Amino acid sequence: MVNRTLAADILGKLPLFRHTPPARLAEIARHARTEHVARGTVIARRGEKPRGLMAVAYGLVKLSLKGETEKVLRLVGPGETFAEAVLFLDKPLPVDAVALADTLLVVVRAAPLLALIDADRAFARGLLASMSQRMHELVMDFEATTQHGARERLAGYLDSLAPPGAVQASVQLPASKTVIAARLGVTKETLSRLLRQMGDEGLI
Amino acid sequence: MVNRTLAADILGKLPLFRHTPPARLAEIARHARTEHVARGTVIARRGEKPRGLMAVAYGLVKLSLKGETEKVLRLVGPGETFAEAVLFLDKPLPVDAVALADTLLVVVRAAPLLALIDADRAFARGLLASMSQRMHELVMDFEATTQHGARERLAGYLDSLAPPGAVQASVQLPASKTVIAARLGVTKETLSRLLRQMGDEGLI
DNA sequence: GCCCGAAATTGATCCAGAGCAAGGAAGCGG
DNA sequence: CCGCTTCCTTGCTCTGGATCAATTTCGGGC
Repeated sequence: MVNRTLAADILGKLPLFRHTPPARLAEIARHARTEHVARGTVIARRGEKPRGLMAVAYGLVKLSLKGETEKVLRLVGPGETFAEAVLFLDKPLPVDAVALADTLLVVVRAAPLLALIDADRAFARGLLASMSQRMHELVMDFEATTQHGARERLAGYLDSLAPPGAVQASVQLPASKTVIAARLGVTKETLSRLLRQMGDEGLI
Repeated sequence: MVNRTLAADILGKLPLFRHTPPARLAEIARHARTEHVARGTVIARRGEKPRGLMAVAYGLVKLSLKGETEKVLRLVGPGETFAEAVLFLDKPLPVDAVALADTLLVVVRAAPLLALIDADRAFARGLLASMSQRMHELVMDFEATTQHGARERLAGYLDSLAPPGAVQASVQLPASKTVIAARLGVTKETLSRLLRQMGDEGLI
């Protein structure tokens, strides 16, 4: 089962499973499935029931709320996971998930993870920590959206990308400007204008 | 130790500890403290380090982000808890907490809870579930804020208060209109206008 | 190198909701 | 019953960012 050992391999590299003994990891991997999705593919739609914990091996996944204007909640890159929260809830997914690049996913069913929580205290703590972290980020994002104007949000976002301590750096945006705009909760037009005007002011 | 048995009593009634055996509960209560706070008291300020898991026995606590305009993230009533997420993170509180009424709090230090996670799998699951739930609510709230206009948010909020299935009901707001307004992410003026205009249209 | 569709820029207009200001209740201690 | 404070209402103005509408630039296939 190449798939299975691959899955175990990938999962083993995630922070979440960093300290999980190989035997248990193999057990988890038995209930996991790798899934290759091309750029642009819809991975899951809001309202569907979750298929399991999703881990990104490589590629990039966009989690977003779609109304008349789209709001990107999170961009999930290699080594990160999503849909943890919904695993323990009997609720449909609250967001849409789309691959922004060719992506390899590992999908782990809920049941064995619940068992692992009971069996491995380090895992339980790790999961709790990771959800806490996610929650914290969400609150910070909420704050940015409700308290600061578009200019400040962009500024904050930009230096969250820059390496810490650097006075001046050149950063690579993780996605198209349209997506970044939705991430920041503005339209692409506004983002474009802001970037230009910050450029004109020599701040960038 | 009246305080201790009181704390154990209160904690025992929380969904989180519903299935925790009395012996463990007593142990937790040894590390807990009840705290009486008067209406208007600041319980914790953004940026402080958390003192522990907070449970509300009676009263009402407002969790909010303060900028030039305040955004209320959550109103915590009797039987509910807050600050769980921040327990497992080495980060300062992201929100302010203020008592909106005379309130009795139970404050539980982090250490014994971490121990309890290891010792009691039901507790670990319960905590995970409750954090997932919290997360879900936050995402829904985020959606309301970013996707819908003020009118729709108010409508949604109102019938989240009404008992399910009722076609017409009279509800009691859990706090002053000013606070509700901040909860909905609008100013009190806007809330006032909306209520009036919904009244004029005979929808309320 | 050339073409085509997708992404980005730029300009002009519009609007929901914030901010400001000036009254009205409504509760409450004396 | 009065005066004080706190909360709520209502009218007016102002503005950040959305929306609509053209262009312009870019990237990849042939």
